[in-house]
Amino acid sequence: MSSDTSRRVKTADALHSAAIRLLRLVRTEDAQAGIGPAQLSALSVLVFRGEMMLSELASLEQVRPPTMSRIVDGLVQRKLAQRASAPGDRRAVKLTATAEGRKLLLAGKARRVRTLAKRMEGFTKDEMTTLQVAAELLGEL
Amino acid sequence: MSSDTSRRVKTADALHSAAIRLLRLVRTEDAQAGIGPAQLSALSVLVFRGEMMLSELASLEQVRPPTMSRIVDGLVQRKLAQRASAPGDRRAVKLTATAEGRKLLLAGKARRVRTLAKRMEGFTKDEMTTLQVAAELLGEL
DNA sequence: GGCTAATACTTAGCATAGCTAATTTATAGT
DNA sequence: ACTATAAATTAGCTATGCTAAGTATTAGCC
Repeated sequence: MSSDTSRRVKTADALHSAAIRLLRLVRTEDAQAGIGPAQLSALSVLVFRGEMMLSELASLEQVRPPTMSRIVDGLVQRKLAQRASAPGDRRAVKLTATAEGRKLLLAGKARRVRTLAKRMEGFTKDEMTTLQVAAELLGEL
Repeated sequence: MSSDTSRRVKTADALHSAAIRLLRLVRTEDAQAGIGPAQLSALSVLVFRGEMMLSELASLEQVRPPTMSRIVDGLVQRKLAQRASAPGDRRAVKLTATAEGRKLLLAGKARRVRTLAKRMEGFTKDEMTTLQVAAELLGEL
């Protein structure tokens, strides 16, 4: 095994642990949202990627269509998302976030990001630059 | 609002998104573990931090004691962890990962890390250095 | 020593979230 | 038109989250 590979594995391990810790830190804010993690995550995709079919959303969320069907039930009951029949295929369902859904989601995300930003107050400008570049690199994964 | 704060919020946002993407990427490997995410996560804490009381594990995992009690039921049934009465307090329960539990967990984590490392093959040495330093910084959160 | 209060965990019962299998409705291929 | 395929839902199971209530033990106090 090359030393490049060894280094990649070590860094991957450290990033993996860091990602778990980071999300654990901000997850505490989600209790205020009033909906479960699956609904919150699905709504997030609808808000940031826009309207889509149920099967596409299920695929992005790494769950099976029956699971997503029930998650969407919850979102629709709470008026956070809408079901509409897809144009051109009456079997399919087009999902859209409502204005209320967008509002709830953006507020929740802002709470998470603020919590994280507060934790980062001790970092220097150079450290912030490193983190910023790292975040961009990880965006290419 | 100072521009330092604004920068922190932007970077926090980018890191938050990156962490979500990263864990979504590696989560696909967990299906092979044969146990659910809550059991896997609890077992991970037992393996990496060592034996502890149920209430402590519940606190670390950000769930209530009744929830952890049932998660531990599952681990014990599968012989991945053991319950023992705590020395000096017969109300309390001391939890330990079994050898089998350690093995299952380490195999699962290795799969995750390998998957992530493979995705990082395109990065240059400099980029790897940035990521490595960033992971260390995030460890201080 | 013996009440009382607090603590650690479990049990009971509910909602949410994951799955597979089977059903319903609509589209596509020949 | 007939058959096969596809999209979503329904049914029913397990797992995972909660609160409220119960059980057993320990701690505090006089």
